[in-house]
Amino acid sequence: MRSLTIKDVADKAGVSVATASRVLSGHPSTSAEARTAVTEAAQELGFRPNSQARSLRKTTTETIGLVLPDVRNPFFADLAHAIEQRARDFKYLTLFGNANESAEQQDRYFDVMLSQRVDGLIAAPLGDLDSLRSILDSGIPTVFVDRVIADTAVPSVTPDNVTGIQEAVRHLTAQGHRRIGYIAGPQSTSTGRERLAAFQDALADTQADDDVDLIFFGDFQAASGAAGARHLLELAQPPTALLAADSLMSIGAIGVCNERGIGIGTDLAFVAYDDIEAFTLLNPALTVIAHDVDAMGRQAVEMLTQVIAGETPASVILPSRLIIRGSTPPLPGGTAL
Amino acid sequence: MRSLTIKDVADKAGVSVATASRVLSGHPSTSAEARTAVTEAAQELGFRPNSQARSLRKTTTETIGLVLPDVRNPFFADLAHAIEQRARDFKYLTLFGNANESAEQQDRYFDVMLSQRVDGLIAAPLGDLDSLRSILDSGIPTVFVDRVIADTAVPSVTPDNVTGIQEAVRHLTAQGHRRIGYIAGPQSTSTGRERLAAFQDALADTQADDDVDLIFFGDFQAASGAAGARHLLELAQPPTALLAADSLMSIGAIGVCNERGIGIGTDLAFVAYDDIEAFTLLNPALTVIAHDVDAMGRQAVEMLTQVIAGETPASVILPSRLIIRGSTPPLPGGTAL
DNA sequence: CGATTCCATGGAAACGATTCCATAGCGGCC
DNA sequence: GGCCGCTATGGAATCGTTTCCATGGAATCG
Repeated sequence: MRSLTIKDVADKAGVSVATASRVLSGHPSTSAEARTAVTEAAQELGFRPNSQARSLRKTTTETIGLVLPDVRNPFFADLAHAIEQRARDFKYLTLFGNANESAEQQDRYFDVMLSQRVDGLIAAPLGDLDSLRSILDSGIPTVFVDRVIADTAVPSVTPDNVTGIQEAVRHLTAQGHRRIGYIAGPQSTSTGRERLAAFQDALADTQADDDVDLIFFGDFQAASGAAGARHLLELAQPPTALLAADSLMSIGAIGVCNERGIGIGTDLAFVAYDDIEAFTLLNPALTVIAHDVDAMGRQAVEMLTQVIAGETPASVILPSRLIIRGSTPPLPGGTAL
Repeated sequence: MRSLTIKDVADKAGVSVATASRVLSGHPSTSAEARTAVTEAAQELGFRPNSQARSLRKTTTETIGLVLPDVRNPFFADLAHAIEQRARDFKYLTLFGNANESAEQQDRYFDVMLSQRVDGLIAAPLGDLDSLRSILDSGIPTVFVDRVIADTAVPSVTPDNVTGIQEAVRHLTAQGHRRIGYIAGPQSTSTGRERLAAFQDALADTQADDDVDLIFFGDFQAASGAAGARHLLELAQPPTALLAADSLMSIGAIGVCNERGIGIGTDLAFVAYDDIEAFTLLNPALTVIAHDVDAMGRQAVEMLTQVIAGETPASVILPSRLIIRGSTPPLPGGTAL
């Protein structure tokens, strides 16, 4: 079964290949007759241009690559959705690769996407500068989203990892908490590092305990949140409030509390990072640090189009803020500061 | 900046383009010297073959397309992940398109993927036979997953939409429930239709009320689950148990219960379809109809490789079963059948 | 030792589109 | 009426790779 080419269309329409191509790609220099003949022939044959051939000749593919660490993390699912929708506005198709929080899989996706000659790349990178060297050297237009890599000139759009945490710590101490447990993200990511630093800085301004035991290092996945909750709740002096650096770890941690009959908002105050839809399952509702995922996705796409156009947009930091709900009531018996 | 081609590599290595190509694509007829010279040159220049040109010449792209209705639905996120991982084993890169529950966007993705000449396609289709005509006519190897379209010969892997629902209805009536509300999926999808039919059939075997008012039609998204819960709870004779046809609608419905102070498992029994990680947020834990998403994804990829190889694998239905947890205790004051 | 096979190699065709270039036709203008 | 410019068109080059085919040399065999 030889595949259908533009030559078949041209033959059927009784014009040359060049004319057929012009009609199909909307070139102005075409007669009305040629237009109708070619369009009809293409329609009738069910012709679909081979985009390999097309983008070999033009040097653009009208696709952008998107490499994120984990589809199953609702934050990234929302982000992927936002990016995809905005990219559509610019006629880009988004090829989505899921790195599965593995530097190796990430690099393989980068490699394949460079081979596919995507017009640009949006990534929430993991790993260090060295492993990303080949991307940066390739000169492909790139924007980082959510996470960044130190010492690169790549424009990025990231959440404010400080304000929300600061507000959360202030809020918790104002509610009377002195022992606040923190389930941190992996320190190999900028978000993991910045949020932890913000937590520690914020703590230093309060009278709350600054105890290394209260910090548990997770990996942004649910299982590590569960492990963190177990560890923290079994301390000799367990925390009265918990703060987790992303939504999946929060889910894991809260799952453990449910198993143990520890009531969120009654026996233990809880603040989660990211305001995802699933949190509406909770009663009382969860106090969260929220940021605008849609805006982040849109911004990233817009910046990428600028990079593709040869400009060098400035990096953007999007605000995050604390939304106080029922999971952080005043600590019974605690004293406000 | 002219891009780096295999000719540059060949020149640097002092061999012909043909030899360079053979070395790089692992053709056996190459001398040891040629191999080292070419490999070194390629390495040194940072050469990345243009896969447009490659797949123009070969007729294979080593990519498969995946079109799913909604990334933000955890079930599909898990499914996408499973498919992607299994596809990797077969050296396929998965290009993922999110149709956003819109037939128009779905068709656009199909179109682009056919243009990109993906080697095969996995889809959870929406719409009817007509809108999919062009895919089926194109002859591209295709497998349907989760959902099917009536009257097509496309092999599919779907969940058993009957057993789990049957068990759920029996369980609920055994717990004393007579009024069971059902939040159905869209009737434009096979899963929506089959699950509703299963629910109605199961109900007919019991003494429970078979009241059309107890059925609400949603669209598999959270907002419609919320609308369904509102509608059902405001009936003159509200249900004492609720069954929702997917996880997102369950999240929406439970959110409404939380707002209204209706306790899941205490004031209202609840059964959800799909056992997703976020449900661990709930206390008491949710009774769910579970099926093996990983198996579904793996199976779909394996079937697709068979279709690509020219075989015609039989469609597969994967089992689903009820997992009874705390959200469906015996109805206080109700009488078991 | 000559004939045959085998292997590594290079030149060139091929994949299917776009686009450069040359040309023909036609209307307008001096 | 001749020239200019504009538009629509077709032929051919082009994009970067793989692969067919021909070739020459080495190895094998009778």
